[in-house]
Amino acid sequence: MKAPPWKVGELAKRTGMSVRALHHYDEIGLLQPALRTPTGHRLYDASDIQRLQQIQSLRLMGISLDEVKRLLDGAAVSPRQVIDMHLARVHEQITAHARLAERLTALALHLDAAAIGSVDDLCLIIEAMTTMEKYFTHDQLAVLRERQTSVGDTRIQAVQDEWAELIPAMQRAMDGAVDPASPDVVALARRWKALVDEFTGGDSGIGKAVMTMYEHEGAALKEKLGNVPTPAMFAYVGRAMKHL
Amino acid sequence: MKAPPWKVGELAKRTGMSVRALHHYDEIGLLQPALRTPTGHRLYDASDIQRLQQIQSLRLMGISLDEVKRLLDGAAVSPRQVIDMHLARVHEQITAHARLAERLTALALHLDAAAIGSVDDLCLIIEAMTTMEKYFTHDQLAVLRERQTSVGDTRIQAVQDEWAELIPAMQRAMDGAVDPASPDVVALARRWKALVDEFTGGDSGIGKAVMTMYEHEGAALKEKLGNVPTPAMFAYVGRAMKHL
DNA sequence: GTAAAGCCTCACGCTACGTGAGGATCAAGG
DNA sequence: CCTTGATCCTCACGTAGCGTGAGGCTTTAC
Repeated sequence: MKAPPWKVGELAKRTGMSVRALHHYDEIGLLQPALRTPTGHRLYDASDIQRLQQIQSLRLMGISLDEVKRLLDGAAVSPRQVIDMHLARVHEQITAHARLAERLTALALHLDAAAIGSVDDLCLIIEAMTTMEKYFTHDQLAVLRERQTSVGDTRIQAVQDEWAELIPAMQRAMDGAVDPASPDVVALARRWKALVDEFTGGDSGIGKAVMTMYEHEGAALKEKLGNVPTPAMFAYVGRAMKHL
Repeated sequence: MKAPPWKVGELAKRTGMSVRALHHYDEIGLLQPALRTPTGHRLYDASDIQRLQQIQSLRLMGISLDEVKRLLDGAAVSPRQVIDMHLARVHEQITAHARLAERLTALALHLDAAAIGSVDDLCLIIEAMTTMEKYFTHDQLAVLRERQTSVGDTRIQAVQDEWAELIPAMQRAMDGAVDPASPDVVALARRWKALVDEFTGGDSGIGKAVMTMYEHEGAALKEKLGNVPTPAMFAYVGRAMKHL
C-alpha cells in the first residue's frame, strides 16, 4: 500500500477507472491532479483521490460529468434539486422504454401469428400498429390483442373472407338505392352486426374507434386492404340496423 | 398534392422528417434518391418514399439506422431475430434504469431524513448506500428503509449514542480479558442484543450481513464512524450471549 | 545498460442528426 | 431580363464519455 501521491496508472488500478477516463477528466477540468512531475507525469494527492471517489459516487447515480462538475465546483446548485431533476429524467426514460417494449412485444406476437418473414410485411405491421395506436386507447388495444389470440387464426381468416363478401354486397345495395329497411339489406346488416360484435367483444367504444379510423384513414387503408367501408356505408348500415 | 418525384424539402414536409436527416440518410447510404437534377438537387421517386416509410416504421420501434439498413438491404438477417434481440436490449435498459430510479428514490429519502445540503454529505450517503448494497439483499434493504422511517430520527440518534458507549465498554472488557460469562459482560451483551434486534427487526440474515460488512469494510468504516466492532469483538460478544 | 512497462500528447471513432457557413439554383414578380 | 426570397447544395463542427491506437519520452527492474 504505497502512499499518495499516485501516478495515473496506480490511481486507475486502485479505483477501477481506466487511465483514459482519468485523462479525460483532466481534459474537461473535472479532476486535475494537484501535481505533475518535472517530466509531466500526473501525480494525484489525497484530495484528488477523495474528489475522484465523489465523482464515482455521483456517476453511479447516473449523473452526467457536466453536472458532477457543477456540483463539486460551484455549490450554486442544490444537490436535492439535481437528484430530483435527474430522477424525473430517469422516470421519463423508463416510461418511454416501457412503451417501446410493449410495442415490440405486441409486434413479436403479430409476427408469430402471421408467420412473417419479409421485412416488407414487418413494416406493414408496424405501420398498422402505429395507425391503430392513434385511434384506440391502450385498454382497447389490449382487448383486441386478447381477442385475437383467443379466437384463433382460422376464425380470423373466415371473418376476413366474410367481410370481403359482405362489403361489396352492401355497396351494391347502396348503389342500387335499395331501402335500408328491406329484408335483404337488414339480413346483411344482421351479419354485419354479428361480425362487429365478435370483433369488439361488445365494447361500443371499439366500434366507434374503428369507424373514426376508417373515416380518417380511408384512402390509405383502401390501398392496403382492398375493399373498405366508407362513411356513407356506415350510415347506410346504421339505418338498416334500426330494423333488425 | 404534387406527384413524385419530390425534392428534399417537399419530402421532408410530407413525412415530418428534417432535411438534414434525409441528407444524413443519403450520406450513410440508407436512403439515396433515385434521381438528381442536372444541378445536383435530390429527387425522390415513389420507391424512395416507400422505403422512407419503412425506415420510419422501423425507427419507431427504436431500431438503429445501421440495423434498419441491414434489414432493408440484405435480407440476411431475420426480422424476427432483430426484434427479439432489440426487445432484449430494451428490457435490459429498463431494468438498469429501474434500479437507478430505485437508488435515486432511496437517496432522496435519505436526503429528506438527514437535512443534507452539502455535496460532500451527499457523496458520503451515496457511498454508504453503495457499500450496503454489496452486503444486503434487495429485500433486506427494503426492511431497513422501512424500519428507519418507522422508528424515527430521535430514536436513531439515541441508538447511535448507546452504541458509542457500548462498543468502547466491550472493548475494555476484552482488553482486560474479562470472562465473557461474567455478569458484567453478559449485561453488556444483553444490551447489545437488544440493539441488534431492534435494528434487524428480528431478521437474522440482516445481522449476519452486518457482521460480514464490518469484517470486509472494517478499516473504511472505522474512519467514518469512529469506533466500530471488530471481528474479534463479534466473537467475544457471541460467547457472552450464550450466557444470557 | 537495456528492455519492458508506463507515461505523455494528439486525434479519430461511435449515434443520429442540429446548426450554421458559404455559395449555387429555382420560382415568381416587376 | 433582372431581382429577390426560398430552397438547394456541400462541407464541417458539436454532442457524451470515453476506447483505441500512434508515435515518442521516462521510469523501473534485471
